[in-house]
Amino acid sequence: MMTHLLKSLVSSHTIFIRLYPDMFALVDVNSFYASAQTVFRPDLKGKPVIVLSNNDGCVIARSAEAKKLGIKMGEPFFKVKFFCEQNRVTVFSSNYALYADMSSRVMSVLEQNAPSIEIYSIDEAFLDITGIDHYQAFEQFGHDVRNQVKQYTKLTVGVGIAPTKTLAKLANYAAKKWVKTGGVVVLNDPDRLAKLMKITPVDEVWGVGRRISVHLNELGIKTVYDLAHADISFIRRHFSVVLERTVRELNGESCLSLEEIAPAKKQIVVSRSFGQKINDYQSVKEAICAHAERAAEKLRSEERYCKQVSAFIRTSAFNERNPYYSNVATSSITFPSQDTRDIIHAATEALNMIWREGFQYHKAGIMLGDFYDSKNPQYDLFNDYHESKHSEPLMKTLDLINASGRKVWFAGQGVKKNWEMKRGKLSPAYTTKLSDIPIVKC
DNA sequence: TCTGGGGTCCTAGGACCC
DNA sequence: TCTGGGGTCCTAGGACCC
Repeated sequence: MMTHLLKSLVSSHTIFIRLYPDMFALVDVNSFYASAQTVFRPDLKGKPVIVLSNNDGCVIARSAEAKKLGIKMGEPFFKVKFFCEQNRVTVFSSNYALYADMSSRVMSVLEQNAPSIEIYSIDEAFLDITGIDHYQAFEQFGHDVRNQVKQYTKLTVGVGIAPTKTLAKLANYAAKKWVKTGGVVVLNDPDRLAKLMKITPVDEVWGVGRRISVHLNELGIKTVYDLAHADISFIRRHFSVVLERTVRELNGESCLSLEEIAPAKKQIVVSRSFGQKINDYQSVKEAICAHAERAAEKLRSEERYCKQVSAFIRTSAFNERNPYYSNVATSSITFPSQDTRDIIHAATEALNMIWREGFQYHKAGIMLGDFYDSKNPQYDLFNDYHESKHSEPLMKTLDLINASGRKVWFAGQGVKKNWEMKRGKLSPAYTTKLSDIPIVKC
């Protein structure tokens, strides 16, 4: 009773003296993948660096210097390869073991600085910092976090602070865009906010992508300011509730709350482009098996069981000389399972439904869906349930062995693996593989 | 020669039911 | 001369995010 009373007193008091009830900080790492590489290669500091997607396909991260050279995000690497050689750009294949580890180091620093955080992606997190200004100014808080992350990881972050998530994103954009902000922008002053909105194009807003921004531009809504002041029912009618929410958020009405606990996944996807075009069934089947294994592993780590397994295969959409084919099929498992053998079996069945000879395949993948909680799978009333007694311990052992660094795999994925992706410029796993740990010579 | 991978949410439309 | 309406569920497709 007492605490309840106290809370209501505090909150009514807070609302009375404050313009906004909530405060969010969005912290993200500048050029994350490229920066993670240069941390371990100090010789590359101040030089252009890019990181490529799987298969060395596209450019997915660029250091500030590489951006200055005009290399675009998402550009196919073969188009800029020559340019990179000419301009001494250092190129890395993506190294997810390294990024995941660096990410967890950054996140643990953030966790120590805020009462609750939502890890939004590998390189960014929302922090709930409501009321933190009782102790220190928001601006100062931002700089402290920035310095700490720098000290512990050598990575530079940008900090955007505002009363809604969408505005925090906008603040973060401003912190990145203008160097003189020192990497921290707080948007709790209406005049400053309006000024920023007027000079920022509408497509920089979180939730406004390519299509919607074209549509908005046609309607004369060009800046963030225009969108924030658009008629809300008009937006709802012509777009959707999603954009309506965005407009409300831009006006300081918090519609998106902090999701501290990641919601359970509804789908697990594992897919890869092949290192080269594939036209034989055996190789595609091997790839499907390997993806199924990986998906089953992910499923177990989520502690879930699934009943639906889909497989898809497709040829390249860019190649106009060869005929295009893309298809997907779903196969069901009778009882919810997390056993790799069941999932490989269903995946192969699905593949057989869509397999066509004579195409130059470019990519294959598998999707798991229809999840059940491992504790209470839905048994079928009219069938006997025969779970292999050995399934769980077997899978547990499998995962343990594979986590130890030694690898055990199912024969289905083959040995030759001519479908495997290209990673020609892979850096060492500096922080996660014993043999790759940097040695400092004194 | 060479163009990533993994997710979510919303909406419209069809099937079906009463 | 007349041909309902309301609801749910599912799926495909489109949009967005990093």
